[in-house]
Amino acid sequence: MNTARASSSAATPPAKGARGAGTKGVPRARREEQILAAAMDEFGRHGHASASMAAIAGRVGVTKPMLYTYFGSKDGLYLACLEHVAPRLVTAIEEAMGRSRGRLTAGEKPAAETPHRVLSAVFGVLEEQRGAWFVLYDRTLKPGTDLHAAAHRHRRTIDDLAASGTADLLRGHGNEDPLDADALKHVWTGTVGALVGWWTSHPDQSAQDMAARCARLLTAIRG
Amino acid sequence: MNTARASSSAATPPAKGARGAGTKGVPRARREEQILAAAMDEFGRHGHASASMAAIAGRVGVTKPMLYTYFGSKDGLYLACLEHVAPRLVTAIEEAMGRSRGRLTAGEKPAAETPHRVLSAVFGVLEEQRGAWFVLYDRTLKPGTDLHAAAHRHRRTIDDLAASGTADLLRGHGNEDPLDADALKHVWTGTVGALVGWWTSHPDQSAQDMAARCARLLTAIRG
DNA sequence: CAGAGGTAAATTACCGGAAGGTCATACGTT
DNA sequence: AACGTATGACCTTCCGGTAATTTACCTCTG
Repeated sequence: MNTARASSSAATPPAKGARGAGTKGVPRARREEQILAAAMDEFGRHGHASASMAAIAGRVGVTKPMLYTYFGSKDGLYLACLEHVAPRLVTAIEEAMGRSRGRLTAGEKPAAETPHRVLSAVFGVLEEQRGAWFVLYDRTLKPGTDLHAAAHRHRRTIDDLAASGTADLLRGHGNEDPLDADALKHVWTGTVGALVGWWTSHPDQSAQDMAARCARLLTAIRG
Repeated sequence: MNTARASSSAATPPAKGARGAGTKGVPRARREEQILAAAMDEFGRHGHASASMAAIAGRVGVTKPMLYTYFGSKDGLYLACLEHVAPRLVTAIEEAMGRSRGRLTAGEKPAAETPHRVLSAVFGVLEEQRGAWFVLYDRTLKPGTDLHAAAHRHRRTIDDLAASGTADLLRGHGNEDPLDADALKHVWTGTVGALVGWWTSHPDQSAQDMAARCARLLTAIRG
């Protein structure tokens, strides 16, 4: 460890007694992680527009220009958040759904435990970043902006997985209406969001707790 | 119609060629309705913080000071929105759930069609104000603010109704866990929000269309 | 091994624009 | 004349974004 001196303990916001300028450095890679984590939470809590760069910087214990030298702009930081969380969710969900198989063929019925497996996977990914879900699914992004398009692009793979699931479910009941499938997809992603939102306001709950809870809820709903 | 001259057709944003000052008056009550409608939509779409007073005013075809003379402040306008939509939703939902009966007694099982009836009621109320739901359920309100408290207060009756429904459902399956009931309540309100959100992006769908769709989806889920 | 210079990490101080909010004033009707 | 409807212009604050500068470490020379 060459940069030994940990003068700024990296999480203390003002580091008040600390040095004026240029206390010298936390290496870039580590700072970027810290900033991403803080940004994820702020963006997730308040939405893109309401989140403030200064607040994100302050939470890391750093000043605004740092964010700009590392991420270029507010949108750049938001985009970095998207690129960080989306692939992890995609991977986890694909694995939970058994990505080898494509859409179900005629007689095949969708596995009843798939929703629960997907939820467990999502909780696992979001355990330390519960706000991240709402970065991907930020209802307040203005349509027509680059960010809106980017968020949709990153959502897309996840939405497609959800769509295949809901389409299979509906087909199993003889319902081929594409609008129904789209609406149910929306309901599903909304449900995941609702669960993550509830989780956010119950910080003591672990991912396993949530998974177990969802198992109980699913049986009650289907019962 | 005494105010005949429709120089500002109420929906044209700038009314560019229009008159200088005092083009004459739409009576206060009617203006307040227009403003409330516009505010509901803007707040619902963008969230409280991101919505702009100027945009709301522009949509009505009026300038900012009008909003302030009629509603005092941005928060005042938001509050007026809450007070406008919350009671209507409460009334409709109470009726749909059969407000006469309290919680279910031991042997009684919750009516299977209740969710569908509630959804139909909600769609009916929101038909012309689809964004209104997200005024009540704005995730981006900062905790600790007056608005956050007010929104929760207005939500409360609705949430309590939802809670009684979910608690009954879970009790019917031998589940008495209060956290489970709370989480399921959250999931239910989240689901309603997801459906309203989908509806918002499919303006051609009527409330009846939505109700019918939900009936199909419910059978598929429970099947 | 000292110092010169390069470079990465970080800050202070500032700019321009957008948005909440206010004031004095202008119309039209009664 | 008086009142209700409405506006243009302005103030202040907050926030995204930038420029100039400072501090600390590393390395390359003599």
